[in-house]
This record gives sequence, structure tokens and C-alpha cells, in this order.
Amino acid sequence: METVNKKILLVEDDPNFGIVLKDYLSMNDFDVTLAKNGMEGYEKFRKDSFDLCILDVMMPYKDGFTLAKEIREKDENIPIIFLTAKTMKEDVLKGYKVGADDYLNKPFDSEVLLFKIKAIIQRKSTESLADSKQFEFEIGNFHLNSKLRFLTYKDEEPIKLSPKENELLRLLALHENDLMPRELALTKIWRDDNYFTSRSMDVYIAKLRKYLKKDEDVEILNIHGEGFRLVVKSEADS
Amino acid sequence: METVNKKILLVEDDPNFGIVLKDYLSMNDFDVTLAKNGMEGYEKFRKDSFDLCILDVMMPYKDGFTLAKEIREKDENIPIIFLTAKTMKEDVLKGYKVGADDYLNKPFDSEVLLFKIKAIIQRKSTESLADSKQFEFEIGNFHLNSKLRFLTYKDEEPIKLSPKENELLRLLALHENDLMPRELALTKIWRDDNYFTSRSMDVYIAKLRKYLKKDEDVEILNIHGEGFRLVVKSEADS
DNA sequence: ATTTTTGTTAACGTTAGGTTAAATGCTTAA
DNA sequence: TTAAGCATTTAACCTAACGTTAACAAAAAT
Repeated sequence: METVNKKILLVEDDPNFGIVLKDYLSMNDFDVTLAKNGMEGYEKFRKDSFDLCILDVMMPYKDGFTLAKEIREKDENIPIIFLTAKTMKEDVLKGYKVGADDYLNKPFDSEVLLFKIKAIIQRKSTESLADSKQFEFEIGNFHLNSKLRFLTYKDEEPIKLSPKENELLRLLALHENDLMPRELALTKIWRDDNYFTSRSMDVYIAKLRKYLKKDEDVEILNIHGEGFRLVVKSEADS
Repeated sequence: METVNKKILLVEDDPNFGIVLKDYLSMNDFDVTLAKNGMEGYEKFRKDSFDLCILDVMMPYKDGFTLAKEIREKDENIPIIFLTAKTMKEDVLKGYKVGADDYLNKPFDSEVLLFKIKAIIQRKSTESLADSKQFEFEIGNFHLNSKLRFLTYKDEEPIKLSPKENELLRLLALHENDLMPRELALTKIWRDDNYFTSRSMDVYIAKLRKYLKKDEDVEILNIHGEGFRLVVKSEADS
């Protein structure tokens, strides 16, 4: 016996494209439910349980972002892939803090989609602790793109982050204004909790502080013996 | 609402058999146009668009093979199923290099036909998705024609690309401004992911960078350990 | 006061990537 | 069949990126 197929909710208003994509995914051992607009998509989402959603962004009545927000209200961890028009770029996506797991420009190569689906499902299944792999964050005046590993301050040139810098900052951002325990970062990022990894982490905290100095409302505080706290002052400010 | 019915052109000179077959297919959700000989078949083919053709081979005036050739001149991808007499065997068919998608001996089981039709339509639709391979891209001031494998900068002479150069650039373009994972290119283009193919890919990246140098707004960035990113600056610029 | 924890910088080793050139493989045309 | 002309791989060498560790300073806890 095989393992049970992963279930995908596909919301796409173009019927031809929808069918073709559905068939293609079905052929690749996914159980696909197709909805032709946001309303229907939400209904189907409520009535069933899925492993992943693929949402077209541009749809009449209810666009993909809005639908995603509703879906995330019900399940904040479900992976979502957006299909966007080629003309739509980062800037647009930035506006919507929905937390996409990935997005693809239409038209796209079907094998690329398959690759991404598998990568996401793989990632989710190995992520023991259910934290969403949200990869975009607003941190004061910074924007962190954790997938492309860069940190942008206002309109300046993005700062490239190393994998460790990136993961650490992301982890802090996920706990914004809250304690991010030392042990958590060491376990999740360094996969080992000892004197040296701990010192290594401190080095990375120093690096991040350097980057974040540009915005004086953002800082990383230490909670002695416990961990760190990424604080953003006056977020809902004057 | 379902997707629109598939349209079938059926060319069959035996009126009884033709009608029966047409009705049977109609009952199974196909839109069937019946022509009673090759001439009529060709006329109807020209005036409408179909998803599939079913051609009797043995017909007066214009046989099925000849008709198929004419049809293929107009549309080289349309699926064709031939209905042949039982006595006619492979040898005969071989002579005609028409590119049949399938052929069936008369008399045949109607369910078999149905099955084959569905299989063919299914196959074609996913093929078309797989090479919904967009093959033309605007990359800054470059134009990539990925089918003819050349890259044009403004009005200059097109640069010829080798197959690998072409596929790699195309893959990058499909992910414009986004991460194109190393692993993806290696899997898709090199069909193997090891140290040497990986180094080979790096060589190709270097080649592409050389071509792309002409436009300083276009560059291929590396994301250490992850892959590459084709960035185009100031696309929606002042 | 003294120990422990944290902050920070610098040095180091390792690995990934950048690039060029040579070697190999493939196709084609003489 | 061989040689020319490609495309592609492999090799070689170099630089950049990363992460760890060490060293020392500062802060916090005891």
C-alpha cells in the first residue's frame, strides 16, 4: 500500500488552465480539488482539509490574497502558493503581509510548480514544530525577505544575509517583541546546544545588531540567561 | 459548470455507422461534427476548430491518410485516430508517415474508442502544459527567443545560444527576480545533481553573465548555497 | 569580588562559486 | 573515415562567503 495522496486545493478562474493544471497534478499523484473563484475556494476549504493551496491572485469577486487571509484565519500553517501575473512583482506582494510560502509567475513551467510543491510539502513535513515558513516580515522600517535572504531598509540597497543571519533574524521576527529563547535558536538553527554554538550565536546577534542600527526603533535586547527579544518601538505610533 | 465539451471531427463514409458513432460520442459529452467523405471533412476542418479527428481510412475520392496530411499541414499537433479495416496491418500504416496518434480496427468496441479518445486528449493537454514552455522573454533590453535559441540585445545581431545556455537562461527567466534553485536546474537540465554537473552549471552561469553584461540593469546574482537569481533593475522605472 | 554570561572584533579553515583553459565528446561535411 | 567545428565537461586556480573559534571587554549575577 502506498501512502495517502496529498490533497491540494486549486483555485483558478480560467477553466481551461484550471482543468489542465488539475489533470497534470493528478497525474503526479496529488488529489486535487478545483474551485473556480474565491467564494467557491473558501467553501471547499471549509468543508475539507488540505495539505496545500494553490491560489490564482487575479480572480473576480474575491482575489487570491483576500482568500488567503481567510484561509489563514482557519489554518495559519497551511502552505500557500500564489500564481501571479508576470507584471506583478515584489512590491505588490510586499503590500500584502499574507505570508506566502511561494509564488510563481504565470505562465510557468509545470515542472517548476511540481518541484516547488514537493519542496514545500517536504519542508513542512520535516518541520517538527509547526511554525509557518513565512518568509517575509516587516521589522520597523526594514523588510526581511527570508527566502531570498535579504534585508532592505527603506529604499536602500538590500543587504545580503548569510543563511545563519537570515534564519536567526527570521526566528526573532517570528517572536517579535517577545522572548526568543536561546535554546530555541540553538536547537532549530545550530542543531546543537553547547558552549561553542552558543558563542557562535552571540556573534550572529552582534552582526544583526549592526544591520539593524539603521533604524533606532528596532533593537535586539538580551534577557540574561534566557534569550533575546527583538523589539520594535512605536509600531502603531503617532 | 463544467468545462466546455471537446470537439471531434468524425469523417466516415458509411452513413449508418457514422451516425451511430456520432450519437455514441455525443452521449459521452463530445461535440461531434460528421463528414461523409474526405473533401467534406477537409472543408469542415477548415471552417471550425477541433480537439481531435477520427478518420476512416477507406473512403472514396480522398482517403483518410491523404486527408490527414492536409489536416496536419494546417495544424501539426491535432490528435488523429484512424479507423482501419481489419485486414490492413502495420506494414501499410508504416508507409504513411502521417503521425497517427492511434488507430483502431473496424469493427471495434465503442468503449475502447472512448478510452483512447480520453487518453489522447488527456495526454495532449498535459503535454501542452509541460511545454506551456513560454519561449520568449524580455529580459531588460534583451529579448530571448528560447525556441530559436538566440538572444538579442536591442537592435544588434542576435547571439546564438547553445542548448544548455538557452535552457539555463530560460529557467532563470521563468523565475525572474526570484530564486532559481541550483537543484532545479540540475534536475531539469542536467538530469543529475552531483559535483561535476554543478560545476558545469557554474561554467554556464559565467557564459550567460558575459552575454548579459551589455545591459547593466540585468544581472545574475548568486544566493550562496541556494541557487541563482536573475534580477532586472528598474523595470517599471521613471 | 568573583564568576558567569554576553558583546564584539578578528583570525582562521572550509566550502561554494567565478572564471579561464584544456580535454572530451558529438555532429557534420568533406 | 577523418577532420573541423561545435557543445559540454573537467581541471585548475583563485576569490568570496560562511561559520567557528579565540581573545578580550563589558555587564550581570552571585
